[in-house]
Amino acid sequence: MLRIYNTLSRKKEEFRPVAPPHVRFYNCGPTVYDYFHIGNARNFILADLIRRYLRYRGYAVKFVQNITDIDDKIIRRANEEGRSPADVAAQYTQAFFHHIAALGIEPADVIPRATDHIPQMIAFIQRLIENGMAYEAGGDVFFRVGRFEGYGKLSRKKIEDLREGERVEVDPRKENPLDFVLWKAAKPNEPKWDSPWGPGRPGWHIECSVMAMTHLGETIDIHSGGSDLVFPHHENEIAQSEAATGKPFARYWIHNAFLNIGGEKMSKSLGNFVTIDQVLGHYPPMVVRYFFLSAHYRKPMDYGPESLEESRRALAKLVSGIETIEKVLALTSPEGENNATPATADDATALEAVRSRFCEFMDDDFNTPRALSVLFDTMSQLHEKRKRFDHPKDGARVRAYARACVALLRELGAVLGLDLRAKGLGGADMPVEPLLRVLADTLSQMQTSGAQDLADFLAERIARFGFTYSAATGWQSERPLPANALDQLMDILIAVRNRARQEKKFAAADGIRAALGTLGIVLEDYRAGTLWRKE
RNA sequence: GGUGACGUAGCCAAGUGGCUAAGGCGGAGGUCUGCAAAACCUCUAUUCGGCGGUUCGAAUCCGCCCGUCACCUCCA
Repeated sequence: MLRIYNTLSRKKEEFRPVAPPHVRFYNCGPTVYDYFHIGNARNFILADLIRRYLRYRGYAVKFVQNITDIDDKIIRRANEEGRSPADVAAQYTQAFFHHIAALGIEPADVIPRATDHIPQMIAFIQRLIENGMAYEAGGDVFFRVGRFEGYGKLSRKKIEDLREGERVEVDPRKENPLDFVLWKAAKPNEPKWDSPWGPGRPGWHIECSVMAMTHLGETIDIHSGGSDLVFPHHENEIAQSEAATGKPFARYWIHNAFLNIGGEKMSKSLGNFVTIDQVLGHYPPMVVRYFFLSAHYRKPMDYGPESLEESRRALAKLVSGIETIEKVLALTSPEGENNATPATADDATALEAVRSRFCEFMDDDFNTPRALSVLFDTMSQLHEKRKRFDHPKDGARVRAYARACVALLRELGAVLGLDLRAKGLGGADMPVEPLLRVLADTLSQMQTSGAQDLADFLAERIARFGFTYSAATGWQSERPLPANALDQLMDILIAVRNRARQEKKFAAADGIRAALGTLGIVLEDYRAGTLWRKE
């Protein structure tokens, strides 16, 4: 049973959607006036995670994430840059899609834009005016907070406390300082839409209520966002929505904690932010994702290069661990064997235990740190079993179990949005030329050091590859380098090195490894064969 | 001023009343190896910011104190 911490009750509650298996899920999306920063990414990644996990648990999720494409900041930016607000919004909307795709975040099922919902918003505001919950004043329309009984129930604020803390200048047209704007009269040179109260544009809070209801109905199951939205944004959404419909607006409110930097909240207004663009310039997207998964979403975390670096190493353990297991599996399996079904009841039980532990932790308010610990434990078990892949009696069983385990690890990784298949850790493609040089050096080395049989062996392999080499003429060939030249050249080097090892010519063997080492290539010798990887 | 969150090993981070305080990074030693690498094994918090209290029993509940942060204003 999935339990979710609900900001409304400040408790973990059993998750019961209105109409299972359907889940209606709304997330406050970006205001598109700039690139989002790494702190904002926490919200988007959390929403993506919730969606993936609900889906994994068999729910049919309809996920809506809005784009706020009209607002003060967009207008300000447009004015500063001498272009239209629509132009600014279009640019950063596109950037948003680009960046979430880079982070492996799936686009929402519905991505409504505020400017496409103006008529619905006007109708909604009218409804509030009609039932006395809102009033017009000089072209603006305000929500009458005093008339809504539950005001403050989400943020646990008392109206009296709020008045004391008032720090903004109060608009004299407001009946109550807490009243918030639903419709803003247009100032000169601002984008505007016609309305019963004159030309203007919607207030921020009304957008989300209307878009959520338009696409998900009057009561939605989950509404999520950053914890700074609890007040006033989500409080106001609840007020206006429930005042209009008389029904609960959202059943579960999920809020993520912030990403701090230097101990302080990362924010646009403080100017201490790092854009997603900058981060992705330094770290692979999966590392960024792992970084967020490594802490619980309701706990503040601190951004820093050291943390990202640590995430990179931890994730590499999973990714390269799986890679190693698979390669050793390939080395030790008879031709054509690819059975990935546990062969014994015990194996099947062990495998299911992994999945159920993972789910148990995710069920507990999306406890990703514990979910990750399951992956690491499983990885360790696999490495242990690796030693028995070539066991004469038991090998086939162990290999089948290992294949099933690898598949499961990938499956669970995908639930977290981690792609454990891709190298994805920044290991850039390598040019072939340096490798050719190593090959050439190795050949001359062997010739001059009198290891003629090794030199002949190497030359023969090079010839079979379709090339010849001599110090005088360099590389010669009838044909261009094939696409998999890198792998083929590595095979040749590994073959000659292993021959050297067999003949106990360790100096030659170690020379090859050292030369490859300068290219960042590491060799690993297993009983069944030699693997290489690029660091 | 009001409200809320957090403080667990060298670092990151789970755990919120009861088996030996997850997992990761880093570090030390060992096994395997011709040497390596990878991996595995062992060790790295007798104790959870401090002080009291409740309880048979507390990192976990309560009180006070110290420290850090956030919300009350646009903000993920």
